[in-house]
Amino acid sequence: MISKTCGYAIRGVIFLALENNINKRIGIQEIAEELKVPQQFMGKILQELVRKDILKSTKGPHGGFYVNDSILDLSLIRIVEAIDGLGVLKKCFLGREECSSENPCPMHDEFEVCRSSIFETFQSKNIRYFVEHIEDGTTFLAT
Amino acid sequence: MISKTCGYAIRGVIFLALENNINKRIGIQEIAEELKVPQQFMGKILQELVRKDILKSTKGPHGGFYVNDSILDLSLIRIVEAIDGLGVLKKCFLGREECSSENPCPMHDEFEVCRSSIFETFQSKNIRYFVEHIEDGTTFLAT
DNA sequence: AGAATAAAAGACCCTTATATCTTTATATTT
DNA sequence: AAATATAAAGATATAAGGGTCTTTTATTCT
Ligand code: FES
Ligand code: FES
Repeated sequence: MISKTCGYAIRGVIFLALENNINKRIGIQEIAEELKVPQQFMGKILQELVRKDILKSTKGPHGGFYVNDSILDLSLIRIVEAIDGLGVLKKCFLGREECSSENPCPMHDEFEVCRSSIFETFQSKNIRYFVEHIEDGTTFLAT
Repeated sequence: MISKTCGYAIRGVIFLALENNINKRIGIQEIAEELKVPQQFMGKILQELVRKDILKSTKGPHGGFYVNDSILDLSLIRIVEAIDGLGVLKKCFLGREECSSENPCPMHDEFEVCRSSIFETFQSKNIRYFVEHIEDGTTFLAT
């Protein structure tokens, strides 16, 4: 559905939003350890998000990645867009060249329900929503 | 969700199972043209399905791939199992090592609904079901 | 039997996803 | 100013997925 890279990105952003205590930077090492993801690979992904203006970072001692408060209002779809592109949510389930309701494949109707509910969540829920669920212990970022 | 390869496999099997095709050999060239998929690649996939006893084939003139009536009772999950393995339907949406309801990631609950509905369809619907929908023109195999 | 046909089989290639390593630039501390 | 710590940037590595090509084998037709 979405790439593994994109899943890492989403978890990374939520993690940073969670720890967001006024300009607190978090090193890539800590992030990777907390989320149980490959450190260097996570570094590259977060760099990409910095380039796309979703995160900030500073070099040097006590440097690291961070976000400002506005991150809480960001909808998840922006992260998917930055990493995978929106096309990832428009592909035919059975690998046909096109996906359309006018010329649906055998799985289209069923898949469309799932896909649009996921899309709707990505679009309507912001980072704040996910942060709250982590904070009250109903969901978790690491396995 | 499932691989492109697996989508091709499903479409190939349904194509071979269409009423007027049962017990008739169909060359890989015709199959590939009808479904608009790469011929040689489709050949490899169908060969794999022959090895897994889902299809039959014969070489030589008028040879090709074919199925017998029993294919109509096969549930789609068997094809997914043969090509991708059942694990493909158990991965965490956000790329964590494990997916579980006890320790759910932020997208787990929502994704679980989708995934289990897809899984349920794969398991409960047989090829006959899909063939009927193709035959009455409500769904289509090729774009 | 020999020629023609068509899939099987396996080697090979390209692209993308995933991951790591090395070098460079920058900020902080001394 | 020099040393040090740390992330950025970019090159490289690895694996998997997706796809092509060539040779072999089996079947049918003449
Ligand atoms: S046509 Fe296949 S999922 Fe839409
Ligand atoms: S834990 Fe992420 S989808 Fe189940």
